Amino acid sequence: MNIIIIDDDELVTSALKTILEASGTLKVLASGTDGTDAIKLYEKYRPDILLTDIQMQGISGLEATETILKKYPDAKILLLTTFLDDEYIIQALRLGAKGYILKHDYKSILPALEAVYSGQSVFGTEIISKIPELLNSAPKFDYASYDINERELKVIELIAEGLSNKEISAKLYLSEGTVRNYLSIILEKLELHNRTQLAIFYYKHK
Amino acid sequence: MNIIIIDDDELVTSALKTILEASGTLKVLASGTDGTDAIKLYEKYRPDILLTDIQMQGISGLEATETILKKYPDAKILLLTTFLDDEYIIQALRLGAKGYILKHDYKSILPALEAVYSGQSVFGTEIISKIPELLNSAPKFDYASYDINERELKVIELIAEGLSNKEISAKLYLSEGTVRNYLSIILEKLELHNRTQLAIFYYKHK
DNA sequence: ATGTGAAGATGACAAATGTCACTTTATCAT
DNA sequence: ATGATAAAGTGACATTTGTCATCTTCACAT
Repeated sequence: MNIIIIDDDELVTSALKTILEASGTLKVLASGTDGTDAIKLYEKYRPDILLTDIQMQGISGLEATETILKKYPDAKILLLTTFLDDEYIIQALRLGAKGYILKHDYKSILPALEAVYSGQSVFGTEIISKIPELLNSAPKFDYASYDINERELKVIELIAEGLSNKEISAKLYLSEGTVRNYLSIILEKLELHNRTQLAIFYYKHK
Repeated sequence: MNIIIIDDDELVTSALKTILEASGTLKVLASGTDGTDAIKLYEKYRPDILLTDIQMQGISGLEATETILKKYPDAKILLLTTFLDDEYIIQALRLGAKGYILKHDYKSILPALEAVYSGQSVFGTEIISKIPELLNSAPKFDYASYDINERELKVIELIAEGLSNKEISAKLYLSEGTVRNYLSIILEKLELHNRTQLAIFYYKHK
């Protein structure tokens, strides 16, 4: 198995090279320190797997991934990261990266490479367990932090079901005027301008 | 690494046992043919990994997974399947299974086991690439089938961005009245009653 | 050339929506 | 008992929204 390693920090690339090659089952064809290297080296060597950091100066690992996959859809790219970033995970999945693992998890990297080499996709378990919530509930909105109280939240939910003020007032045993007042306050707090925008906001942050 | 294999078909379990043990890196502690076996054997042997089929007589692999994970949250369970079933994938992810791979993909199973053993989650690549659409799986709406034309669709999109009729008319170089007429027609075709419901509809079917 | 139909515009109207300044009511801590 | 506070209501008002019936244009098929 031939791979290429890309990481901002040359200490990391050389350490990984040593550790991984010690197994005797793989060869590090080359290594680089940013997204530009990743693309250039991938095209030059066409490795079985590209092992790359995400956060780097200039072109990021994700951008490089996108560029490479556009040209070589079968490319196997395994992303390394030092921390969990929700945005990146989803993007990586969408782009078609074959894996996403924590770089400090040394003992996992080789098995991950083997699995990817054999055609699987590998993700840190913490990451997989987050996928459902990440995709369903995109960056979930914290209404409390905008001083939206219980009652107001209920109004928001009903508006997001498409109910009119009259219907909402009936359901909540309030007068229609009160519901209007609530809505007015909600819109101000959320810096929106009408109920439709509120419903949209609700679904986008659900 | 100690594992247990569960599959409806004893030919499969014995074949897998032979193949996997040939590697010399793992031991098959026991094997069974249904979900009940899975639970019983897991509790008895507490293997590093439970490798189990999904579709089986009686208790399915998924049900067994749920039961086992409830009692042993750290259990590492790798699901085997002969075909891709959307429902199962999502359920497996939600339950917290550590992987989901095709059982006929012999050469992938050992690397997958190694990766799971080292703490990763492994999924067939075809499966990962399906996750986003599966989770967003609101059957996409075919506006054309409701006689919504190009122009009307554009209006729908702008309403779904929260614009007022006036803003829409400016953007589309139409008079405000015309936009109102379009909206009126759209609502009738879609059997909705106001723009907010339309925006909601749009996002629910997006 | 003619008329048929689609796209767009108008104007009138009722209803719903959103904003604001106040008032009422109930609760609760002092 | 008395303020303070929060929840709910009122009424007035300007806008926006949605519906409808009725034009005007304009392309284009016959």
